[in-house]
Amino acid sequence: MIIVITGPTCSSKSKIAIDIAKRYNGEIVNADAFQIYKELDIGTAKPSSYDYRIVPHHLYDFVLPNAKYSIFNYQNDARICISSLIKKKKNVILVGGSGLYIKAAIYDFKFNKKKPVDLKEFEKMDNQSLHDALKKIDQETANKTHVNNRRRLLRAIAIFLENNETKSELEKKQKHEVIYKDIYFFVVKINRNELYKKIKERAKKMVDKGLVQEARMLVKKYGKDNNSLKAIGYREVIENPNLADDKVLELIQKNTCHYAKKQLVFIRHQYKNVDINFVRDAQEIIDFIDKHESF
RNA sequence: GGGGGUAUAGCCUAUCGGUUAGGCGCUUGUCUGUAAAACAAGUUUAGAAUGGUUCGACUCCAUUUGCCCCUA
Repeated sequence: MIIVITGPTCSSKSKIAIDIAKRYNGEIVNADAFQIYKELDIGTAKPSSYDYRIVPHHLYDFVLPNAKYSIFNYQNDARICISSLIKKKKNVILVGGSGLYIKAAIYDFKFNKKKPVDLKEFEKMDNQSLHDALKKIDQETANKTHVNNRRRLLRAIAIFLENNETKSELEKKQKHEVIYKDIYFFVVKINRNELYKKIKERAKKMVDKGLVQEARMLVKKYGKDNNSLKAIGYREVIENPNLADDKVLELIQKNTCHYAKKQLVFIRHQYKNVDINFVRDAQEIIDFIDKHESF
């Protein structure tokens, strides 16, 4: 079986996952967009080396900070990983807070092959012209995409140029359903104020442990134009090189709370055609699964 | 003690003798190759206090209070 555990950042997902893995002969697969990176140790709240020894963890700490890694790579890696665990008769515990990554892993998302295309002409356009250009290519996607969202407009145009198939056509070929049958989906529920408090405490601990130094070291080693360094905790340090540590901490705390809030929105609306079960701790997951597996 | 400046929403910053202030925050939402990303919608009827000038004052004047700067 596959057990998905998601929820906002700092809601003890990783800890719960370990308990569940131990209980059900499972192994843990990461669904977090930044815990995949090596060397981003303090700011991403990765499991500890002790955790790794208790239960096998997959797709953590394996991508170089200067590598390009996208949802496409993740989907491949996650699917391969899940299949091999199923073959080994292991239960899969998919844990993480990156909603899109979870969707790509368990839904029938399909990505076409990416080919080099020339977007220079489009990149020069203003937002309105870009939106008009997409309208000519893919009316449906244009209607769904806000004029100001250049990134999405450009990507939708690129999708068409790459394979001569529009984004809306590509999506119509999908059923938008979960591809695994034996799956449980849990969201860790936590009171919002309590969560914000925990986030602030954790951020403080991270800065005390040397997050600022780690961020500066990574910039020096790899340059600042890497996706990995857009992570909260690193971005704030890099964008404000002259800011005092306590001000940087405040920024990190604020942005992490924002992030948690956005995750909650994603959870509320984006997981279609699955039963979402809200739980507070590992025990509630165990109770739920035991009840359902006994039939 | 003397002189000067300042007071605008939870915070920061404008403007103006008569009209919707803006940003941050907060709330809600969109989401298929940067997703800890990108983008959108909503939100508090603010003018330190008192008095005056005026048809009309957040804006001009006076006093008081708080804060900041200079000075013996």
